[in-house]
Amino acid sequence: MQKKVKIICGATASGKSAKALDMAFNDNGVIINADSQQVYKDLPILTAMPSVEDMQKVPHKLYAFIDGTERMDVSKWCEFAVCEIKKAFENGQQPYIVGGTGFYIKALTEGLSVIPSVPAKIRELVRKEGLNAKCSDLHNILEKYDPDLARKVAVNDKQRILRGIEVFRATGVPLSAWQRNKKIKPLGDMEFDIDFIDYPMSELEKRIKLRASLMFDMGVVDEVKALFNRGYDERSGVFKILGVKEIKSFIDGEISFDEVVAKLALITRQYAKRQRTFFKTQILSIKNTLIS
RNA sequence: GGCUAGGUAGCUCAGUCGGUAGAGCAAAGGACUGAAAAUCCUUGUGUCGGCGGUUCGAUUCCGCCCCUCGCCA
Repeated sequence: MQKKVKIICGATASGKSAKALDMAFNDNGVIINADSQQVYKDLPILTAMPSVEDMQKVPHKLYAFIDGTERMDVSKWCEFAVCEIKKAFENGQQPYIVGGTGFYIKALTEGLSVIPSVPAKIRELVRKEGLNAKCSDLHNILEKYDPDLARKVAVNDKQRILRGIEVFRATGVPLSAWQRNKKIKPLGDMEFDIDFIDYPMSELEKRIKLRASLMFDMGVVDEVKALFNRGYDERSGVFKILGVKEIKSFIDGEISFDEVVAKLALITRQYAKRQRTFFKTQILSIKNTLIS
């Protein structure tokens, strides 16, 4: 029988994990995380990680395995994921990629162009330069380095502008030229079976609200407090996890309890909407859309 | 009951020296090649509280009424 990687994706709070657990349990499966934030150790409640019991029922990989001070990115994640997928097949198990980071899933299934990694030093310098610079000035710099990219990237999209600048500084070649290279699929001709779990936004909103208040019952506030007590650099990846900022301002007494709960649900809902757009418009090979 | 300040977009409010109105947030849609739970783009008709009056024309000025906040009783 032809080997296939099964993928279960969907917006946050769509019940991916439960669905995957169910399928993998009956299928000698291994669940491999495709969520860019659940890879970090520090915030299991806030990132809605699967419970300890669930993780005992079926093997779970790539969850909570890197420190908050380290940084994940698509290509690193692809390497880890490929490694876990191969291991699973070697052990006669069925890999299930499960998560809400569409970009990771797109990269795994459709590939990325080969682009040399930018040395940390150059990245630091460029980001520092970008900190206080005006977007329009940065865009002008990009225009000189990489006119093709500058045309595509919005003047205010500082993050993408800086990416273009750092790649040119590091390699001497425009990012758009690297991107024109053929995309390399990390798993070659491997076939994928992608299930996209979708809900109407109104239904998703209900689930998100419920989950937000559940998180507070489970003690997210203490979890976030502990994170700040750890003395991480605030530029670390974990600080951009949804809700960290909001819960911090609750801890500092700037907003009330009801306000944080509502705020967390709100920003999660906005995130879910972005995810749905990505899955529906960017992931070309979705086989099944499961409206639950 | 009296006085005061208000009633304008789903919310908070700006504004119109009289020519039917616009910001922020929310919402909807979209983009996405190593930060992706990130980053960015597009989209604004609403009895301008109600009824009258003045006026060519009122959301704007005037009168009455209703409602809300605050103060005084």
